[in-house]
Amino acid sequence: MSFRFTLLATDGAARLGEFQTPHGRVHTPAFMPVGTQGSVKATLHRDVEAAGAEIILGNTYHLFLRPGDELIARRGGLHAFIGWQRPILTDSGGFQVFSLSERRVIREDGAEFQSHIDGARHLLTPERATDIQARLGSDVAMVFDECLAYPATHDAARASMERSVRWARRCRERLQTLRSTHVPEVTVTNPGQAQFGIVQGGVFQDLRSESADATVAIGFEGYAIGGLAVGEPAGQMYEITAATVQRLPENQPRYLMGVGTPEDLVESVSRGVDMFDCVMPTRNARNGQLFTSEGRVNIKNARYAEDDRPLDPRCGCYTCRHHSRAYLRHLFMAGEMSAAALNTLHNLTFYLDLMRSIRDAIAFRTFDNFRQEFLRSVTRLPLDS
RNA sequence: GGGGAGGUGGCGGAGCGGUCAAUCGCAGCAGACUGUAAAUCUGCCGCCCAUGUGGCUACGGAGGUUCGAACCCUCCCCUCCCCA
Repeated sequence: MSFRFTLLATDGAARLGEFQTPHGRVHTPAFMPVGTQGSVKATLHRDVEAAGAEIILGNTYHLFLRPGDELIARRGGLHAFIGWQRPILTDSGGFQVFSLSERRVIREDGAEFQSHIDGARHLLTPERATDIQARLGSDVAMVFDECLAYPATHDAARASMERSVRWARRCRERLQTLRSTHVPEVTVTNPGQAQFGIVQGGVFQDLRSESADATVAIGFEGYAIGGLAVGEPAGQMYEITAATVQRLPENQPRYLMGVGTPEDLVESVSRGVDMFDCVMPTRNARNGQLFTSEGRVNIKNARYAEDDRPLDPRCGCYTCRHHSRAYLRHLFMAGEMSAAALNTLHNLTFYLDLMRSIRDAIAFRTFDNFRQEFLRSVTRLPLDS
């Protein structure tokens, strides 16, 4: 098995580590830029890599619909197809159970989606999601789960969580089958692919605990915490994360799915999380919101119209080295594509620099100091309230 | 000189007797965005009080008809098109 996680150091609950995949190593705590359709939007792989990304995300649902996982398998898998040779993690489509809730019906065997592209109906099951990811050949595949909407009753959260556990078991069994026997219709393009389980349970600690125990009992190469950051208060998210992490194996990576804001990352690392992904740096960049060492900047604001300063004087990214706030605002207001490109490059750099600083702080065992200082700098300006 | 069309909020452009401070688009101002249906979405957008079933001034200008006019009539001013 090619996937291996190594815990290198700890500082409080924060962990410094790394994991090995068939496509290379990833240092943790890690932030994984989201490249849903095989591309981190508004960027080139070259720049994503240069910004410090060691792993990116792809999405089972989107790539299955277009261009199709079999087409990608015929190209040699997702890495070869998109020309990214570093690690890739694929989400299973579980999040689309949540985000496409109006276009989908959940049944015990899986979820039937109505394609957002052409309206055609497709059934995604644990087995199919596993097969698709096997064809894509990502380095880490996620189990197909149900990301429950918030708020939900305890009963609904339990039913959903228990189904996610049953689905996780089916995903694992399918992967074991693909690993041990030749399945003619499934071209496995990355034999060293790892698979992560996902803890669910809404905002209920008892359900989270049950889910964690059941998922760990199935046995995966890593464990994710899913179904958070869907509308619950941040404090509640941190509590659930902290409690859930304690039930996960120490020698395996923990991945908090879909999180989050810069503060979320720092707070979650301090509670023992190793991996993150979030559309926030990329999506918000395209929408004009930029993360800086002095808080968030909405580059659309009129007050930047004649601001000749760099976006973030403490940032070394291409955008900050070459352009003024005034120019970035102009590009955005004019609808130039370069605005999305420059903004995305900056936000990704900010996030990846933050992760590097976090790792350094853990290595030097000064993480709590770093955290306090970071949160203070962040609350100085209207960042997130 | 003759004939025709028209002048509405920053721009374009609806409205053609009351329910119009005036549809809509753009521009502008602000906000949101957390495993991407997102280069998206939401709010505001005459002036003032700035909370509302508030107050004020408004649809080229000046008069007039009417209980009531952006919408009808008269005159004036100004654009654009066609023919000379």
